[in-house]
This record gives sequence, structure tokens and C-alpha cells, in this order.
Amino acid sequence: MAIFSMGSVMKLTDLTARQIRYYEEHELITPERTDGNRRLFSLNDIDRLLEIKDLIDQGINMAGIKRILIPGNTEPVIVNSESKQKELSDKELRKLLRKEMYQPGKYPRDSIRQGELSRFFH
DNA sequence: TTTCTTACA
DNA sequence: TGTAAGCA
Repeated sequence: MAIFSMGSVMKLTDLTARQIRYYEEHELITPERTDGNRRLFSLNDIDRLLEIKDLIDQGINMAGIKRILIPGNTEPVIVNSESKQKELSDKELRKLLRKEMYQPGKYPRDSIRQGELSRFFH
């Protein structure tokens, strides 16, 4: 995979180094390391960061982003017979909700932020 | 010069 | 999140 320096990624994603490192702390991205402990970002990381940027722009917080991004990559999805039904319906709900959120303008923007939206991300 | 970590605002 | 300090 191609690798980019922090500086490159900053320009490519328009995010600050602070944000990029912060997202890494939350395991939203997992850059490799090289020589003197410098980060090496892959194309996937770039893509990932751009998605995160969109979500942030929509007023979604870390908790919400984690539930949307991390499950999409690393989710082991443990489904036992007992909770299977609930898991599925819950998953469906989130799937639909996610679809809704990607529709800019559907909500009054600020009204759904933090408060309302967090209700679905508990 | 650029990036890194740590830590305070 | 921004920013400063002290390294590598």
C-alpha cells in the first residue's frame, strides 16, 4: 500500500494533525509507523479520514462515528441464538438511520445534533 | 524541517 | 481542538 506522511494527509483530507492523531487514538484509523516513529498512512486511511470528516461535518460525535465506522471494518458480530433477533432488528435500524443521515438537509441540521441523534447511539 | 508525545487551556 | 515544549 502506498504511504503518506502526516503533511500529505493533512492536505489531502483538509484535517489538522491534531484531529488525525485524535482519530487514531480512537481506532478510527490505524496508520503504520516507520523510521523515527513517524506515521505512514495508507490509501484506506485517507478514505477513512474523508468519511470521518463528512460525519464530523454533520455534527456526529466520536461515539456515533465509532459505531458507524468501526463495526464496518472490525466488527466480529457475535450473534448467539438468544440475542439474534434483537441484534438483527437493531442492526436494521442502524442501517436505515445511517442511510437517513447521509441525506443532507433532511433535518434542520442543528436541531438533530448531539441531543436527538445521540438517542440512537446509546 | 517535519513529525512525535505530552499536557495545558 | 489549538498550541507550546522538548525530542528525534
